[in-house]
Amino acid sequence: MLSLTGAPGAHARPCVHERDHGSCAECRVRLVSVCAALTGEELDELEALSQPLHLAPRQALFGQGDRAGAVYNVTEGMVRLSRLLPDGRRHVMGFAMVGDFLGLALPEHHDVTAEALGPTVLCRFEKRAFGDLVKAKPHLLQRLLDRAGYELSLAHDHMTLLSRRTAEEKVASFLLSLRERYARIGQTSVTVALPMGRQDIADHLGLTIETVSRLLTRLDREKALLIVPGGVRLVDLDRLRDLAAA
Amino acid sequence: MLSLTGAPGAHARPCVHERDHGSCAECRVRLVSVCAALTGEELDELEALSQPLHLAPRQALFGQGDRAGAVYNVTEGMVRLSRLLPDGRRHVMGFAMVGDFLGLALPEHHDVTAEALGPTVLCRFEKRAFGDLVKAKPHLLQRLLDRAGYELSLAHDHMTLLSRRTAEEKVASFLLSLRERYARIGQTSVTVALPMGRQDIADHLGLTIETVSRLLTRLDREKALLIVPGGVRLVDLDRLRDLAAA
DNA sequence: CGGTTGTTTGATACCCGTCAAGTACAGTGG
DNA sequence: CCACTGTACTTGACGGGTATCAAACAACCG
Repeated sequence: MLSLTGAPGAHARPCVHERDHGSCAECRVRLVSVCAALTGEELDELEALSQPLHLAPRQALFGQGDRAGAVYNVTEGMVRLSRLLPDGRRHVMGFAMVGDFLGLALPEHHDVTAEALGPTVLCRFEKRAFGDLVKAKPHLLQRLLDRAGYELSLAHDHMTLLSRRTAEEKVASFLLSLRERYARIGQTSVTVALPMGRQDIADHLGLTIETVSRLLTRLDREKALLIVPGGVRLVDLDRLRDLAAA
Repeated sequence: MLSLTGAPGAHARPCVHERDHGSCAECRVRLVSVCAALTGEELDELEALSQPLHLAPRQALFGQGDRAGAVYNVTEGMVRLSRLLPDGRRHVMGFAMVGDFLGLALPEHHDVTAEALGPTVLCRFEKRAFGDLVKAKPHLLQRLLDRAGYELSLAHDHMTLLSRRTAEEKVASFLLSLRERYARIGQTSVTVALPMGRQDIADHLGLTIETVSRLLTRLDREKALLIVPGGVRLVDLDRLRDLAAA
């Protein structure tokens, strides 16, 4: 769903290519992404496969059921991952942010729909070529497995969140985990951007939009947070942690 | 948390070893498990690493926070995977059944507690040795990644289930998915064994034990299923599928 | 038999989903 | 500058589903 296994392995090399999206070596998300597994030369190989991809707000990257022709690395913006249920309801599986990898397990068909929430930039890797590279580099494969394990643990965390009793716990927990994810990519501010809408949050937490709105308003009134344009400012972290009960 | 990627690749070879748990080659769960990635000779290598492990009902395999010293393959019985939340509540992440693999991502520490529900038998692989084998066999690594992808999709399914509105949908959906998993390991009967208790089911679905009990009783009264000792018989599958709304 | 554990059943309270209306804001065009 | 429109969000009233509290029942084992 998301990801940030960030295990350094630095390698500060100047960019030797002239590509509109800069080189992998100087990529700002490299160290928190799968690519951290690669050394200098290997990065060049990877870079040769990468294609920059810009998405406008609300633009779809791929849809549930589509053949998976590529894998992606988010370098800017945020992507919403959702599923449409047979009865018309929607479930938002998660939000992929900077550094997150899409198509981890190289599935035949995507089981979710991916859509940009705001202006978003991704690194696109043709599946075939990426698969070949993976085959040739077992440590990259190992890295993918690590990341899969990480995403699995995130999925478990979210399952736990969903099974929580009250809506307040869910909302507080969601905001805190989002903040934590921002922190891992360098955004340590207590102001958490919410590029997704209330409906998205509701569908993510298994609540209704009204409940989400009400709770945010309540938390604002109680001065646990402050609703600001485009996000929230987590004023009283301890209070929120209390409410999240985790 | 479970798994059944069952992709054949047969290799019917007679057992040449004298071990109390039989050889990997004739293992009944091999084809549905990670081991299906291996050929005859490689199976021998794997077999040399495996240790049979018998658990009594309610016996713990490992606990949340323990150092992960090994990985396991369930060959008989069922294992409950749960987490204890800070506030004392418990969340049952899932149930590992025959063919399922524990410790997939080779984590440093287990993030869940694993306990046998009934008499259970597992194949134990020392983590170090297993890790070495994996390093030497990229296609086994690939297989692990496939399986991780599968478990991720199961986790997503369960997230979807948890975010469903009514308790009835959850229970019906749970029973159907359990039946499906039994089917993949050869148990195609409409009678679904429930080695776990009502409380386990409740903690798995984010409900209370009373609600689970009440709903099972109701579904029984409505003749959608029949409660039998140790499980349920799914009498009216269509009805249940209707209720599960999926 | 009595003790323990697990399950079922009942009565009540309350959280949250539903339905409905109102507000805020951006964009568009006059 | 101001209506008009659409979208997103907020707020209110109400009812239903589920949690909670409580107790009875069943199964098992000493």
